[in-house]
Amino acid sequence: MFVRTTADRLPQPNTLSEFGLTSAFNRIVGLSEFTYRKDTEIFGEKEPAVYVYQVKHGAVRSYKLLSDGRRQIAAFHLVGDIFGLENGDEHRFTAEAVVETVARLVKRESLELAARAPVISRNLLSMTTRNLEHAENHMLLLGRKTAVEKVAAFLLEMDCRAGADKMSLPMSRLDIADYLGLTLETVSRVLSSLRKAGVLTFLDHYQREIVLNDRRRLADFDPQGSVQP
Amino acid sequence: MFVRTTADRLPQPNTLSEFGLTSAFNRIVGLSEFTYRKDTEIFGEKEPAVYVYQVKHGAVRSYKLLSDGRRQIAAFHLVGDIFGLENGDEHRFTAEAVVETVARLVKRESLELAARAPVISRNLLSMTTRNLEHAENHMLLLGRKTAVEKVAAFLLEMDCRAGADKMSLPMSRLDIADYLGLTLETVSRVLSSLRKAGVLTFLDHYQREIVLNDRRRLADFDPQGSVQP
DNA sequence: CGAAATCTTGATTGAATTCAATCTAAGTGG
DNA sequence: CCACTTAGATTGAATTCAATCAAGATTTCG
Repeated sequence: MFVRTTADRLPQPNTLSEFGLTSAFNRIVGLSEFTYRKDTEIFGEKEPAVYVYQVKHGAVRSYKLLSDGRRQIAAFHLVGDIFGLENGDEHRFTAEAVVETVARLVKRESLELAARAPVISRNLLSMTTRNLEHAENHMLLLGRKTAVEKVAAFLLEMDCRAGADKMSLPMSRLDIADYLGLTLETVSRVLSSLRKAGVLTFLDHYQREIVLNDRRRLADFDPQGSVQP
Repeated sequence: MFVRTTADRLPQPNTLSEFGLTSAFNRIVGLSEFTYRKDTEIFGEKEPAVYVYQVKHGAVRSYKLLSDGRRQIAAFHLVGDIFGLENGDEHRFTAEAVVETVARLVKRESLELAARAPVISRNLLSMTTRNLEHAENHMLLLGRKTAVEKVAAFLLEMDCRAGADKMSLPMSRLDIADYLGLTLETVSRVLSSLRKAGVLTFLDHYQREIVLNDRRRLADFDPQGSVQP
């Protein structure tokens, strides 16, 4: 198997000044910062995991492929999110920039050294646990929710993470579809029907700027979990 | 919200002799052993996580429910498997005995004390990572595989874990369906077609004893992941 | 400008669900 | 022991939700 190394496609550091600001710290933990153009790979599945990443600007998708090209996006990483953190030696996903993206890089080995400190070690565990929780909820969505419920859940998730009134979806309909286990046509139809129902409003043509007019009604489309067995 | 405590439905300890064997160790880590009858709850979603469990005999299902009763089984726990391990205070799944099941119980707090040791701490992380990996692969299955591919993947997973030539599926068709995001009828149809195709043979009426005649051909039904993006 | 990219919308198809009937094995109780 | 019920599974027919196929619209880009 041919495995590209991450170094092969590391872009240029952003600015010297940015390095200058924190150069002392950088030398210790191996911190640096890089820009990835839209749709470029940050790391590939099965590649050795050399760095851990944090999104500074932009958005990233992590996905797995089947041999015939079917794709399942496991997560979108937005500003502030950490991704590419592995316990083993290999990345278990491919990560790509959804739009032009700036990421902080930290050498994995420096993190592993730091993990001797119980505080760091506990943080590593709780980060992994958060990823696990997300995956668990996503299994429920993928296995048991309808198209409308999936899209509603997606919008609420994004809205929740955006914080602001207006929410921008940096990813394409195809990305959304591959995240929700649908086709892009179905995603488009559901979004259209939600717009017609007055639940949301598109602000631009490619309709990646969205205003939720009625979170309450949207939430009605997404059946919450139940505690009673 | 009404939350039952685990203590409410703790069954009797199995035998005094079993306790006698390891009583010194038991007192330290709070180890004990219990039997759960078929289809009884071991712990419920959102309940405080007091114990961590290991299957000694039998099988367990972990699942989430939607408010209208749709169920997604996230994992089956077979002999040797550890389940109910939480980082936070609450269980994120309901766990039930698939068949009569004996489980070892360890107090969570004793585990947390032990986690001060780096070895234990690292084990905790790698256990969580294994769960995460399983969930990630299952997302791909749920979101992007067809019915035949799902059932094939399930059989291969069970076969791999069983080790032996003959494999016994302790869970019902409904359990399998809720694990794969299908209906029980679809699972039944696919299994029938695989039997007719000669890939497997049922040994009993309820067809939970299965022999895989042709792992190779079964694997052809399950498209493996691809590394190339 | 023409070409490519992205999205929407319509028509049709199809895979899996739903509904329904049947089968076998395993209780259950008189 | 045997009729009767129940549980689990299979199978067939009908239905449906989402996928597929196809066309067209708007924007972006070379």
